[in-house]
Amino acid sequence: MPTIRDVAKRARVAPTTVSRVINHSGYVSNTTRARVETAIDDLGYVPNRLARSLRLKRTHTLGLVVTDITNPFWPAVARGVEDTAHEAGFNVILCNTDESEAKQERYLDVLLQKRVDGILLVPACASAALDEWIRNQTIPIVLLDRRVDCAKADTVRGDSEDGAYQLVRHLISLGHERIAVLSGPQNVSTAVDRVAGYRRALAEAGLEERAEWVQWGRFSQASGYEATGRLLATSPRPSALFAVNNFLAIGALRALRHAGLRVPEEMSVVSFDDLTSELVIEPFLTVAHQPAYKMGQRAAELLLDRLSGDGPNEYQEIVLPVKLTIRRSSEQARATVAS
Amino acid sequence: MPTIRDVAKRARVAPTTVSRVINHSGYVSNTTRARVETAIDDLGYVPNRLARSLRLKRTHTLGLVVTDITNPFWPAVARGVEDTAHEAGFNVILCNTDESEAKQERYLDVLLQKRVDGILLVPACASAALDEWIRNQTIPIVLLDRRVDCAKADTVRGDSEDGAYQLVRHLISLGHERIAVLSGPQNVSTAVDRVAGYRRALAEAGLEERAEWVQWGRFSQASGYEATGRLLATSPRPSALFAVNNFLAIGALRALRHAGLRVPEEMSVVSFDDLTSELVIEPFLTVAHQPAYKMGQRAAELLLDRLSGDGPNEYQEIVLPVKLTIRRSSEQARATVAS
DNA sequence: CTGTTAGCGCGTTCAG
DNA sequence: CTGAACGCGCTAACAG
Repeated sequence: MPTIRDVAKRARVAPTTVSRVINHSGYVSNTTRARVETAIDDLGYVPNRLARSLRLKRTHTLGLVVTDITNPFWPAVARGVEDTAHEAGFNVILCNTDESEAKQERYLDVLLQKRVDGILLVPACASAALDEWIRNQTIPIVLLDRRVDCAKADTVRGDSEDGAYQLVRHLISLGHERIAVLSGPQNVSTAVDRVAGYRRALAEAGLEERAEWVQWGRFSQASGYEATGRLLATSPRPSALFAVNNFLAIGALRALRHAGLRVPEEMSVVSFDDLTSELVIEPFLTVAHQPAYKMGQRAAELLLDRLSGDGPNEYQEIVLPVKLTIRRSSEQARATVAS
Repeated sequence: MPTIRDVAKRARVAPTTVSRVINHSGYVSNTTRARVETAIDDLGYVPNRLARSLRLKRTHTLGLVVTDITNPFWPAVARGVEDTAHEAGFNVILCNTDESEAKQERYLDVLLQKRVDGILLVPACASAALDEWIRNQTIPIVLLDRRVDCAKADTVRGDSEDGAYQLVRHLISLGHERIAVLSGPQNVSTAVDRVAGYRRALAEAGLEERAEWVQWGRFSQASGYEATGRLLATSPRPSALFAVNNFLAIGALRALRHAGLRVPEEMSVVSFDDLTSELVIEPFLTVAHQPAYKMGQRAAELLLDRLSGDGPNEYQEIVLPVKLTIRRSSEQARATVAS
C-alpha cells in the first residue's frame, strides 16, 4: 500500500506537494499537479485517513448510536443523519445498542477511541451514569428521541406528550371510556411522556385512571403481546388500547388476533410511530406520526453547527411536532362501546 | 484529551509501560500496574485508536456496504455481521448505497481510506469496473447476496434460482398457467437468477414464456407498482405474480388493491424475502425465505477467517438454502384459474 | 510556487 | 520487569 512519499518520489516532488494536490490546499502549478496526479493513478494511491486524522485531530466522522436497528423507525432516522452529514463531508458510524446499557457503554467507548468529532445518541435509558458521562465529554453530543434530564447536550425529539394526548383524546371523542396503555421502560422519557399525555387526556375528560390499565414493559413485540394478555384479563376489560410504539402495537394486534378479538369492532388500537407506510400494504393503524427523517436531519445539523462553532451557546431542545393519522384501527368505536 | 504520556508521567513510568498495561502485553508488576490504572482513571484517559491503528497497520474494523437500509432484510443481515464481528473483537462500519453505483464508489473509497481490515459488500450491480476494483484490492472482500462473476472474492448468498423455481412450481401446482414475474435490474444477479428459476419452472411444465410477462425494473415499491400496472394491461392477463423481492411485492399488492383486484381470489402473489415476520401482524404472503441473519453471520465468519489467515486459499461461494413458506396470498388458485 | 523540518499518539524493537 | 529510541503516514509551519 503506497504512501504519500512513494507518490512524491515518483512525481519527483516533496510529500508536501502531494498533500497539497490531494487536499486542494495551497498553490501548485498545473504541470506539477498533473505529474502528481498521474503518479497517484499509477500507484493506486489511497490516502491514509488514520494518519491524516491523527495529525489534524479531526476525523470528519460522526457516531450515531440507535437502540434498535430492526425497528424501521431508526433506519429512517439514520438516513436523515447520513444525508446531512454527507453533504457536509462527514461520515457516519452507525451503532446498535439493542436497548442495552452495556452495549451502549461499549459503543460509546469505541467511538471515543476512534475519535469521532461528535455523537448522536439515542440513550438506552436515562441514568445518572449517562448524565455524568455526557458531562465529561469534550466533543459535542446530541441526544435523539429521548430526554436525559439536565444533560450537557442538545436534544432533538418528537413531542411525545402531545402525540399521546392527541391519540387518547381521539379515542375519547369516539366514546371510549376504558382506555389502556402499553408502555415501555419507566426510565425512558418517551415511555414516560406518552403515559403523561395519556393521563392528561383522561384527566381532562374526567375519566378515572386505573393502575392495571397502565402496563410498563419493553419496546418490543413480545412485551406488547404479554401486556395485552394481562389487559384482557382485567374486568372490566378496556375497549381501546394505546400502544406507545409500533412494536408494542404489533404485539398487541397479534395478541388480540390470538384471543379472537376483532379490531376495531371489539377493540380499538392506536399507536405511536407507524411502520413507515412504505412497509405496509394496507395502512390500518391510527398513529401519531413522528417525522423520523427530519429528526435525523435536524439532529445532524445541530451537531454540525456545534462543530463548526457557529451554533448557539446554550444547549437546545428541539421538539418536533407529531401528526395524528386516523385510520381504520380506531373506527366504529361508538357502536362497540355502547354495546 | 490526555495521551499515553500524560498517563505515564502521572504514574511515574514510561509510556511503554502504560501501553503494556492497556494491551495486557508483556510483563508488568502488580504494583506499577495498579499505579498506571489509577492514573488512567484519574485522567479519564481514552486510548487513541487512530494512532494505534496507524502503528499496527490494523484497524480491527470491517466495512459493511448494503444497498438499502430501509429494507428490513438488510438490518437483519447487518445484525448477523455485527454479532459475529463483535465477538471477534471487530467493529463494523455500516454504509448504505441506495443501489447507486456512485455512492458505492464513494463509500468503498472511504472505507479504504479508513483502512478497514476487510469489506462485506452487497454490490449495487455487477460491472466490469467493480470486478477490476475487487481484483486490485489487497484486503479481503466478501460479496453478499449478489454474484459478481469471476471476482476475486468469497461470496455468500441465498439460492435465488432454486427459491424462484420453488415459488413458481408452487403456483403451477395450484393450476396457474399465466404467471408473470416482477424483477429487478438486469445487471443484478439476484434478479437474473430468480428470473432463471422462473423460466426453468415454466419450461419444465411446458408453459410458454411471454416476454411481456417478464418485467425488469428496480427493487422498489414504486417499480413494483408500475410494473404491475403494465402487467394488468396485457391480454390475456396473468393469473399469478411472482415478485422477486419484498418491496416489489408490496408495490404489486398496492397496485392490485388500487385496481380493485382481490388477492388471492383474483390474482395470486408470491415473493422473495418476506418482510421479517416480526413486522407483519398477519403473515399473508407466500414467500421464499432467505436466512438473513445467517447470511450476515457466515459472511462475517468467512471474512474473519481470511483475516486470521486460516481460511481456505481458493475463493468460496457459499449458497444458503431458501425455504418456501406457503400462505394465503397464493391460496384458492385453482378455482380462480378455472374461471 | 515548492521543499525541509517537526510532531500528532502509539507500539515495538532492543537494552538494561 | 522497565525504559529510550524510532517510525507508522500525514500536514502545518517556515523557509526559500
